[in-house]
This record gives sequence, structure tokens and C-alpha cells, in this order.
Amino acid sequence: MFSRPQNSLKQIAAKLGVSMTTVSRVLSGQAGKYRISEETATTILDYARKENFTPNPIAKGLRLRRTNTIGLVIADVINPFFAGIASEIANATRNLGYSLILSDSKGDLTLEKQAVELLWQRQVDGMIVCPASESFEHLARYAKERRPLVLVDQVSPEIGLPYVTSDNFAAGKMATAHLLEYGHKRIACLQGRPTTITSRLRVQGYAAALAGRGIAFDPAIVVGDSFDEQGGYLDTKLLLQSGRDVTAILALSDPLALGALRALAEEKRRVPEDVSIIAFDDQPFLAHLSPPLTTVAQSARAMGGAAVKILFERMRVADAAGDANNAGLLLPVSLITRKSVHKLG
Amino acid sequence: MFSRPQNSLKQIAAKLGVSMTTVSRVLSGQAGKYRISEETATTILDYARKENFTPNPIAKGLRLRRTNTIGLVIADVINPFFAGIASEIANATRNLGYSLILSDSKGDLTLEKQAVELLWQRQVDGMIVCPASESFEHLARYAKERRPLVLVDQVSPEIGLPYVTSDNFAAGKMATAHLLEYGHKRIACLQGRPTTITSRLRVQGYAAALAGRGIAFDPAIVVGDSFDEQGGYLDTKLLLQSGRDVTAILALSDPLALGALRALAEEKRRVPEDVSIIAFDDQPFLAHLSPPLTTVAQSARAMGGAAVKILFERMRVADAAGDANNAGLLLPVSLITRKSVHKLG
DNA sequence: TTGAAAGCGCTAACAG
DNA sequence: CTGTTAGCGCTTTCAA
Repeated sequence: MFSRPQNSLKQIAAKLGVSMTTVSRVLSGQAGKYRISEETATTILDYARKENFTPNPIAKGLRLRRTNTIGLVIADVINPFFAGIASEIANATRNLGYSLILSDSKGDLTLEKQAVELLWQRQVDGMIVCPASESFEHLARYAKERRPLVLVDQVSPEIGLPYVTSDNFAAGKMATAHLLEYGHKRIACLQGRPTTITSRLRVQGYAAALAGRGIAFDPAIVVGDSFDEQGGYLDTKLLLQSGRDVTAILALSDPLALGALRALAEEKRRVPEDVSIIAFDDQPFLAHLSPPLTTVAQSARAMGGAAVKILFERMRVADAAGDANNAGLLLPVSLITRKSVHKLG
Repeated sequence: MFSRPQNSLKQIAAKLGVSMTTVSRVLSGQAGKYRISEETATTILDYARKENFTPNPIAKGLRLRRTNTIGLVIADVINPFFAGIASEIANATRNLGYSLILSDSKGDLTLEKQAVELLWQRQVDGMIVCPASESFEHLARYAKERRPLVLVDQVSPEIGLPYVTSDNFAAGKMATAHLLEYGHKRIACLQGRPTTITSRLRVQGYAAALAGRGIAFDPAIVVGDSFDEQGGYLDTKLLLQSGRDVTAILALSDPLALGALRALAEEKRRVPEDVSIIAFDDQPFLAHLSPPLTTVAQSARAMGGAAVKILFERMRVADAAGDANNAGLLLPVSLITRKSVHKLG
């Protein structure tokens, strides 16, 4: 089919008058180990170089039962946060000599399950998944099977799989504390999908900060059920029209904050004079809004990088009697202060 | 290594008392063709279903010389435009039963070359690449070898490879014409990397629109050499401080527009009253800036989808005496009018 | 209607 | 220092 005929160990061996074995050994850097003569080795190496030959990874994979391939299933590559994770993972795995098979689950649990199964079938040596939803029990069996699999972002410590995520509790608490310091007492929270682990933890952090100041948690101003712009718009609108007297809004995602901004503008509330706002996930454009938005930043790159590190450690000790010390990593978050929080009183 | 022992055709055959061959045929839907008895077929199918068995794709790949795998090399997954393309490609290929091997070239030509080579080595059945730079001559040989490879975004018709990109010339012309209609005559252009095909075509469109109105092309106000925010900031700053009297800026990317906005704010020019601005690539947040930015939208999703269609067509006719009618696709762009263009006079 | 056997390209015992 | 051989899991002649 292609005009460039793939040549093989066998062909090279024939042409050079040596055995396949020798060629194989030289090409896989085992010349030293088998004490193959300098001369033979260079002949082979030169020829391979000239012909631009590399052993067929498919055949290798079949024989070795390892494919030098990592699977990544991600909820939604368009989302810049996930894109950041994916980018970092792509680079890190490449640098380690692995190829990346990417699967986008579109936030759909069924697709996610299929993707994971397909990837194992494809014999990936390891896998990273950003669970699409709040349920990842379907992944539990892989923990038992001791497969190299690490969870990112949406995680559950109980499931017995290594993971890396941000310290979402601290994030919620930190943002709320900031608002509190600036004199806010009525702080609404746009919570995103409440069944989501990240949402729950952030809201818990929010509640903890409030409790620290002796302020009651008011369920009426903790609202929302999606992480997107539309949700932020709608819930802010409802909140404002309900006449609840909030002086600040904590939006648990960037799109949520965008939606809130739109609602606020429509309702003629100035930001931050009338209503302060803090966003989550520091996308570059936040600095360019008016006003520039104060936000809680989590590092997608750090998450991706850490996931790869943990995964490869797992792969290394996979067959060793690894005692599966469950590497769970909680990455720190930081508050980026800009101009969307107003000092009260 | 894993507790779940992969079972194989051989094992199934043994357990069921039939031959591997039969199992293989049934499982690959060839039961009819070989007139295998209803009974045998269902037995095998049931067992496979129960055991959740799927033939090892690696072995299959080795035997069949086709891996059901597509390669994608992309300049930068974090860039939302490329992320959109990647997302669409991921979904489309998945729906067609293919897995996607992703490689991020980081906009680096060397990495891109390596990625492409590695992917062919990995025996991908087809490949899509978004060239990182203005040079893609290194891809020319694949055209000669008649490999299924399609270029996206940054393309060159002469190279003999099928491609899909936006109508960049029309895009530049359309945006400029809009400005012209609104009475602008001194229109600066933040051109991004000028060696880039997309930049060149858009600037040509800009020039054409100007020429259509008998306005001279002034090289002094067509500036810049990168597509990022920093570049937009710097070049706008210089432009303003040089005292050139521009009334509008055409920014050939979103980040460029963001940078321009920052510079404009610093220099106390109001948008759009003092200076109008049009951006490129419609990112969701553009609607949330103040003012909401008018922009030229190109559909990343459409590009990804089209690329996959063309690729699979190519793959289908790869060995047929395909007359290689060079499918080059120019996707239409559209102008999204918001509030950043002021009517003059 | 079914099976035996060869072989895809590679590596790893085992044997010198 | 080098080679022979078996076999990874699959599909496909060829033969029955």
C-alpha cells in the first residue's frame, strides 16, 4: 500500500549476513550485555540509521506485553482546565518515550466506561483518567487488579486508586476567608454540580470559613447545579430577583463567574462596588475582564505532571510486591487577588 | 501481572471444543460467510459476551497491518482553537471505531517531525496534522508515498496533501470591509507571525479590502511577529506611542486583541469610542469583555470534522488506484458583530 | 461446515 | 560472541 516497504529485522539480518537475534540485540542497546563485536554492532547500527529503521512497535508490543503507550480519558478537552492537564500529560509522557492514546468522554459516564475498557484492551501500560462524574465506582475493580491507573481532579480516596487533585476544601475556605476579611458577611455561593466531589469540598471549605467567624450557613444562598455560564447567569439572576441581600458571590468556576457577571450587569449592580465576586480556575482572560477578577488558581499543569509521575512509579512497581501505598496527592491552590473584591464598611 | 488473565482465541477454542479459526470467524462477524452452524456461533458469541472478550488489537494489528488507530499531531492543545479541533477529531474518530494517538508538538518543528515519524512507526492507519510552523516541506514525501495524511489550519495547497482550513483571505477581507463600512480609514493590523500562512492570507485579505476602497496599504501600521497577548500589548503600545493616527485595530488572534485592550487601557484610549477593534477566533469570553468584542469566527469543530471525513475517504481509497483528487477544503468564516466597532463620522 | 498450519515482526531461552 | 527456535494472539490460505 505504501511505496516505502517496511523492512524488518529479518531483512536486515539477511542483508548483513547475521542473525535476527543479533540485530535485535544491537538495536535494543544490548550489544554490550551480549558482548557483540564492535564491528558487527556498528555495521548494524549504521545500516539501521541509514535505512531509518526502528523495530515495529506492534510486534514488539505483542511479544513484550507492553506497548509503551499510556491512555488518557478526559472529561472534555475543550475545557481549558482539562486541556491544561492533557497538555502536560502529553508532554511528560512523550519525554518518557511513551505515546498517548486520548479519549474524550464528553462528561458522559457511559462513554467514560467504554473508553477505559477499550484502552485496557488496547494494552496500554498505564492510564490516567479524569472522571466525568461523581461516580467512579466502576473503576474500583482496577484497583483490585492492581492496574496502573491514576485519577485526576475528580477523585475519591476511598476507592483505593492513587490520585491527584487540588485541595478543594482549602480553596473554598481561602476564598471565603478573603471575602470575610474584606467585611463581607452575606456571601452567596454558585456551587456548580453539587453532587460533584470538587463542589462538595469547596462548599465545605466555604462553610468552614463561615463557621470560623460564627456566621450561619444559609442554604438559600448556596445555589446552582451546573458549572457552565448559563447556570451562573440563571442562578445569579434568581438570587438577585429573590431580593436576598448578598454582598459577594463565590463562583466555583470561571464560566459561572462569567454568567454571574452578565446577570449582575443586567440587574444594574456594579462589580465590585455593589457585589464582589471571586472566580475559580485562573484562565488568562480573567485578568482582562472589567473588573479583573480575583480568583482561586489551581495548576492544571502541576496536576498533569504529578499524575504522570505517580503513574510511572506505579508502573515501575506493578509486579514487584508493591504494597500499594496509596499515593494521594493534594495540590495547593492560591488566591490571585485582582479587582473584583470590594472592601466593606 | 494483572489478576484478570487475558484470555485468547486459543483458550476459548479449547474451552468450547472448537478450533481457533472458528472462534475467530464468528467473532469477526464472518459466521455467515463461512456458513458456521447457528449453534456453534451462538455458543461462541455467548461465551465471548459473558467473558467480555475482545480479540487482542495488538495481535490483530500485527497480522492485519492495520491498527484501527489515527494519529493527531497538534501545535498546542492548550490553545482553545486547537483544543476545539482536537475535541472534534477525538469524537469523530471514536465514533468510527478508531483510537486516537495524540502528540503535542508545542509549536516546535523538530518535535513535530519526530511526532509524525513516530506515529507512522506505530502503524497508525491515518494521520491528521496541524503544522506547527510555516514549513511543512518535510511532509511532502508522505504525499508521494500516498499515505493517508491530512493537513489542518496551517496548510499549503502546493504540497499535494489534502487539507482543510478556513478561508483566511476572506476572513481578513470581511473584517476590514466591516471597519471600512463604519467609516474607518486608518486601520492597523496586528498580524501575528507574518511568516505563517494564515497570517499572510489574512493580511492579503486586509490589503484587498483596502484596495477596494482605494486606500493605500501602509506597512507602518501592519505590525507584530507573534500571536500572543504579550505581542499584542507591545505592538499596540508602540503603535500608539509612535503617534500614528489609527482609528481601528484588526487583531489576528484573541490573545492579540486582549493585549491590545490592555495597551489601549493604559494609554487611556476608550474602546470603541477612540479606537475600534476586531478580534479573530471567537472564544466564549470575548462576549464578556467590556466592550464585548466583534470578531471573526472560524469553526474549529467544523475543521476537525471535515479533516476526519477527508482522512477516512483517503484511507478507503488508499490502495485503490485513487487518482488522488486533492481534496482541499476552504471553510467559510463569519463575522460576529458585538460592541467594539464604533461608527465614524 | 470446520480445522491445521503458516506467518505477521519481534524477543528470549537455550545452546553453542 | 552468535545463532536456532519457540511463541506472543491473531487471520487466512489450504485442505478436508
